[in-house]
Amino acid sequence: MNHTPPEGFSFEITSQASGTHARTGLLETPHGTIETPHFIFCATKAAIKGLTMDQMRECGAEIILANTYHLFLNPGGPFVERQGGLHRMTDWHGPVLTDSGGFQIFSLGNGWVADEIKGKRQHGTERKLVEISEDGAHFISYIDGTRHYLTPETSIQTQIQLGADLIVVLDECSPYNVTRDYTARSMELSHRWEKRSLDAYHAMTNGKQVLYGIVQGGVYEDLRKESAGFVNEHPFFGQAIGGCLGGTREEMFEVIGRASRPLRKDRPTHLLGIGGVHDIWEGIHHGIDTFDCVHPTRIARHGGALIRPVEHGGKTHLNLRNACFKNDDQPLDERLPCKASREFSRAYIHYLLRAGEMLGIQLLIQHNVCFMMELMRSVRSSIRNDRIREEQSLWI
RNA sequence: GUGGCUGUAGCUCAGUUGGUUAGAGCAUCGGAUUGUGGUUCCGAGGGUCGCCGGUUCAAGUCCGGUUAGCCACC
Repeated sequence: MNHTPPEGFSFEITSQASGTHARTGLLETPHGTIETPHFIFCATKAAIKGLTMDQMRECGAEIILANTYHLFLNPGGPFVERQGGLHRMTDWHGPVLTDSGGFQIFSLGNGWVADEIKGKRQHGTERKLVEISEDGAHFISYIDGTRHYLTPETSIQTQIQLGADLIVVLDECSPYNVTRDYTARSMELSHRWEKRSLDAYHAMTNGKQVLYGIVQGGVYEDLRKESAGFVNEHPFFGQAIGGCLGGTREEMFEVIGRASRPLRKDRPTHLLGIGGVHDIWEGIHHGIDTFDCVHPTRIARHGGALIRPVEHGGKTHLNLRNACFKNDDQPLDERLPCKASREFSRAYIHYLLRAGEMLGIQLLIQHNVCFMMELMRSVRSSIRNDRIREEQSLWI
């Protein structure tokens, strides 16, 4: 089924590399057009941790992501709506994607985050924070213990209240250590939820956003094919690869292949939650147009500066807290355009981190944002010039 | 001079009526982090228990001496 997007939205493929599915494109939204492949930075709670949106723009960021689950709990969709929507509230006037909250159903329901709570609050509080039924997911708020209910309809409603340009269906993400049967049932539930998400979208949208479907099916080739078929046949603007991607990087690449191969090629394809340098060079071959990941900003908060692995024996980042940087007067990377990368010594950043000064983390976040944008520029030009291998060898 | 208190990891301290290989936090060194719960999680190194002697099968722990610091009194 084809989908005529509202005014201001389009996706156009502008070049195609040979012998691979890698392509460049233009993803148009009413808040701006981004060149793809592109990386989306995570402003989960409607803020990039540590930076203003002006600083994000200075570092070259063009699109950000916010999370429905977190904003649903606090401060709530109606609050953001009263603030004039995410764009006005955050002073980010470029494109915004919101994730649906599906991953939180997975992570909160499987003790991934619950373990952290356990660690923080001693023991005895290991109750499940999420219970899933056909209709939706019951949550116990991690913030204050109050009960909440998220359904495909309330997720879409919330995303429309938030005012994102690109919104995503609510899905259920199955864990790794489950049977094929479990994964199949979970996928079928996701498909029913996706249909309800589409209905809710058509009933509620004000024409200011477009909807992405999600491919589920875990690591199983036949389920991925079935799920891709489902997404292909429904009138989504874009499509995202979600669900369990396996246990190792090698398996993840295989699963991305299984999920992307049967997908139609005329829609923008997003890979949810993945964003390492190796992953991006691999992902583009499968026709991935957009990536999002907390890694660049999270690793910065722990003292990590992204680097080109090929120049550092395969390491993907430097831990600036390490003692070897105490007297290292080099900048992080002189080739990058931002001041954080070229005007401050590693020794100074090392000192700031050790001294507990938040500027150290802020500089690292800026550097990592610049680094990712430089990487994506390199990726795009390599596809356009049809010399991916050569360009890739400068990175990994 | 007399009396009291204290002395255990780089720092601040736990250590039961004597009982395995003396612990913690911080600090140090390193690792992790992929649809974000914001100084997180994991691991490692590091001690002649001030010093000497005694009692005991066994002493960080009990006894004597000694030394250093602090406090009080003469």
